[in-house]
Amino acid sequence: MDSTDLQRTTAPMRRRVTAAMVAEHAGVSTATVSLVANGKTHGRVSAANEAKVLDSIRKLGYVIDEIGSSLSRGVSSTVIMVAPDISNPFFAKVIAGVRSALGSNYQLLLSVTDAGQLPSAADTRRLLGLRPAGLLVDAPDPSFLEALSATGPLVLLDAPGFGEDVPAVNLDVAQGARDLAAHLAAAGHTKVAYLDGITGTTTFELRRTAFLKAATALGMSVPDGAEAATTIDVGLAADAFAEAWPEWKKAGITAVVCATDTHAYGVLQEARVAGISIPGELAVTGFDDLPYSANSNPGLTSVNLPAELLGRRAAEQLLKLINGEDLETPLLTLDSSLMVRGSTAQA
Amino acid sequence: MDSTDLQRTTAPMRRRVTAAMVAEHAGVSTATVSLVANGKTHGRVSAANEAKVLDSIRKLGYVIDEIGSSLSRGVSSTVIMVAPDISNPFFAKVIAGVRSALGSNYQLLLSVTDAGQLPSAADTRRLLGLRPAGLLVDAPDPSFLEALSATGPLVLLDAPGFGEDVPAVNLDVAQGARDLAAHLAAAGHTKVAYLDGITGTTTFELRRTAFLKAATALGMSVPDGAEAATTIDVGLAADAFAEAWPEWKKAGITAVVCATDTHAYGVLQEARVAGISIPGELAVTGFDDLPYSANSNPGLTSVNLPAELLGRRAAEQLLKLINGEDLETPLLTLDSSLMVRGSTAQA
DNA sequence: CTGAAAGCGCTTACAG
DNA sequence: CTGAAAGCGCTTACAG
Repeated sequence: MDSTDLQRTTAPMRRRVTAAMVAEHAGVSTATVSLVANGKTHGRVSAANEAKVLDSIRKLGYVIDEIGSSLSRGVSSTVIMVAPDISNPFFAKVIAGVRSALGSNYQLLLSVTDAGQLPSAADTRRLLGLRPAGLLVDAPDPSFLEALSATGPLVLLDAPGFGEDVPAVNLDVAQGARDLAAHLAAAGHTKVAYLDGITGTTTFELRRTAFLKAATALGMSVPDGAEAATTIDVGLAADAFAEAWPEWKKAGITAVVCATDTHAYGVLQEARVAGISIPGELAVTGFDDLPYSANSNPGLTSVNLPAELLGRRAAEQLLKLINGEDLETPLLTLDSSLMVRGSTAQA
Repeated sequence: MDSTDLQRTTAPMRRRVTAAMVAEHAGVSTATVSLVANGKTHGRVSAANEAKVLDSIRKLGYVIDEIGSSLSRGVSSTVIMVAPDISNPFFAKVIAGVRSALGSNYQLLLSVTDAGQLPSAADTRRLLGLRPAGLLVDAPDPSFLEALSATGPLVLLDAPGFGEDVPAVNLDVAQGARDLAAHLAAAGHTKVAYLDGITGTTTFELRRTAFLKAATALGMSVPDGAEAATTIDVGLAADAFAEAWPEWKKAGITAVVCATDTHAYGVLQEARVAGISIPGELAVTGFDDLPYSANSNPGLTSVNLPAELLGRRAAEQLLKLINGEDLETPLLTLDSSLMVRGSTAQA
């Protein structure tokens, strides 16, 4: 409703409104302006002065300068999130969760590396030069973490195996992997292939390990040579599958478990091209349960991971740390579940 | 290779290394440290002093403090990108392009609103409080733009109809829309429905207008009541289509043109549920050509928009503005093209 | 309750 | 080529 006001107050060539200008306008000191602007008036600013300052702030269109404020306070109000691959829709959901929990008091700065890459030491230093209020690191690399040690509030996401040292929100990928193995075993599969991701993040290792363990326990096996790995890319996954399939077929493979839905899309695509019947000749599964998995043909059986919740919980934990609170539960684990669809329907 | 070094220099409890500390270590003034750290030594710092400072910087692990630097320079090295919906894979690609052009000299701060929402005036002010080096605004709203007026380097993305006032990189959506209309006309369609997006961004208006115009010219029509609109969401699009289809069918509709691929996924999904044969009974098309459109079943005919390039070009233009250069071509337009797939195959 | 003043870390005329 | 000093805009003890 005040959009026309705003347009006027931010007319071209207008100089930035500073606390000093507000102070002069209100007839008080900049200290008082700061107190009022930050809502720290209780017992420190008279009601009369508060009203005057509030009025001046509105009239002049004053906004606290983040830079000056940050320098003075020693930290910025920026939360930096380090994520390995923003093009993965899974991360988009994680980020949405982070944003919703962070609200408008903190700015979210996304530090994204290229697919499959880890942030360099130089990148890290530069990030810390921004004096973030807190750090969120998704699917971290251990060496990267050491470089960040003791720099302030830090919460990891999807970082299994980092012990109790650092607060983290993890996904119980293992449960979903076990359900997946049980589902495939029940459908009569005995030889399965595994198409892995290769960002080198622990989550892929965990998915693979948990599945292989459960599969073995259920009498299934991944024969020698029935493993492949690509970055998270439909096309590359399709290529890898195309190359491997003749041999896999010979080895009696009847199911391909993919580390991500994106990999699985590649397999589905190539299978269609190659005339491989899904799920009749080959069952295909993924992890992540991306939105499109319900819409592929056939629908993709996938381990659902609660991406949005992951982001939300991590940001909530971080907010507590920033506020100096202790975390009752520094290590959170969120459930995963298996979504069964047409790509593994019983024959 | 220096990761172990880094770990040591960032050991717990270590105080931040300041330019003053470097100056003392090197036996020079902070002015000299600043010059060296910023690579502005030519003709201003002796080779001997430069070497000494460089050595001290390395030994102490000094990094310029962004906050102090920004306050002093009056601007930060942050580029803020305002985008309406990060969960749309299209934007993920745009962002990737921006990042690749920006390099490591500028931090990319994503300001994302919730799906279908525009940034509020308060959001805008807060953004400007960060003193960005430049602003990238994707699919802007005119009123939002006015609030930003004259605040520094600014480049719009996908902002048709803003005239010559502001530098922008646009997509020639109209060309793709015309190709699409021609394709449908050639396949014999005469009555088509239009499923629109409702973020209120001009790009959707343009897609719709361009298509309708070309369709009309080719003898096709969109009957009364054969238009619907939802936010960019598979489920909502599916619902809207489910509700509208009985009537559309009665009206003789044989094709649904969707404003985004995401909308089209919803139509495909609902069509499968409802047993509508695609493309036999109904042809379906989208805009964006998302990665999954090649993999849906049937494959989705879609107008390809060069998302990554859009981001890259916009960031390149912004960089020029930041460096005080003039833009030879303040208005860039990138080509679109039609990708024909199974969802519109000839009957 | 209030304001003068110091200080956050840097950059940049300015004088030498 | 070099350094002392002012200044960016804010916050926070501190003295009153």
